[in-house]
Amino acid sequence: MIKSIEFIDKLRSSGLRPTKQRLKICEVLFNREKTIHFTINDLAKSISQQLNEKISLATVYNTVHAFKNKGYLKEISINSDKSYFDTNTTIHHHFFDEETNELIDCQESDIDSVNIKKNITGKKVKSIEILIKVASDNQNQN
Amino acid sequence: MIKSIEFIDKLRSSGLRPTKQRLKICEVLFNREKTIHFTINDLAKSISQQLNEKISLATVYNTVHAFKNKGYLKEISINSDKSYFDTNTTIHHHFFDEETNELIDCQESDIDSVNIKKNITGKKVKSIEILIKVASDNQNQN
DNA sequence: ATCTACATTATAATTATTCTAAACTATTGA
DNA sequence: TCAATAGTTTAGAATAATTATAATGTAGAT
Repeated sequence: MIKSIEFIDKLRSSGLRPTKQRLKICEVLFNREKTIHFTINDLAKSISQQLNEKISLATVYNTVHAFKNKGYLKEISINSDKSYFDTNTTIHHHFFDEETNELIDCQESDIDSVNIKKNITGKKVKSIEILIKVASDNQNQN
Repeated sequence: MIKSIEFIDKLRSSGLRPTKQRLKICEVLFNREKTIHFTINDLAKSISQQLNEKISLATVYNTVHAFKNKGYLKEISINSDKSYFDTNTTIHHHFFDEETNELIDCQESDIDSVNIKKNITGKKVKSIEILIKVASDNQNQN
């Protein structure tokens, strides 16, 4: 159980004002045992259910993007009609179950190594994201 | 220069009727030296410019999805407001330049190997996609 | 306590994509 | 050859995700 005061400090230290809405979103996202994957819509639903209170959708978008920019959230690259976010900001990868649309963490240690021999001139690698799509044997290749 | 007859055969052999629209889209997509990355919008624009003719946007969507299902196109996983497709259907990966939004191929041979030690019970790996985000040194991490 | 810059909000606007139902056309086989 | 039919195309409506707007509210500084 993380105390609200800790979230206040966290926000303040990164230059974000600890507003009521941002603190509520912190509680929903970070006050839990395990990290989660979510969409904006999932989050908005959680807020109204768990906290029995409504935060404007625009605020949810703003806050999620602010948290992402501060490094408190990672956006996951899967092509979809909507964006997925992850409260696990460590380096890791994902399995994507094509049948259930479920995202499952794949720790870096579960992968042997990724060594990129080639690079783009004048550019620096900012992140390496691996998406492993899985399905039952009988499923068609994507 | 691939002849139209070849596209007709290709489509027919995969159970797609070689309609006027599909053949035009084949020309734009496959009648070129190098493979390309594109969005539906890019493609629609190319059609109206290169062929000076308009194909209904719904048809462009239908056709791209049909081609993807038949394995003539790959969809690329980058989270974005829109979907990206690739006429290069070999196993390969991508650099994504965060500054220019440009996608650049990264051949499998440019990467040392990806060996996944863990897997999801009852599921089979359908594809492994690696996205390497790059930017100038001074750019913020995503 | 007051000011000001930053936040929140409801709502409108925008954009990507899918749906619909009518018109059209490639293929089949009589 | 030609009609039947099953698959296609189409414009436009519908849906869904996201962003913009502009008015109101509020945290933090003076």
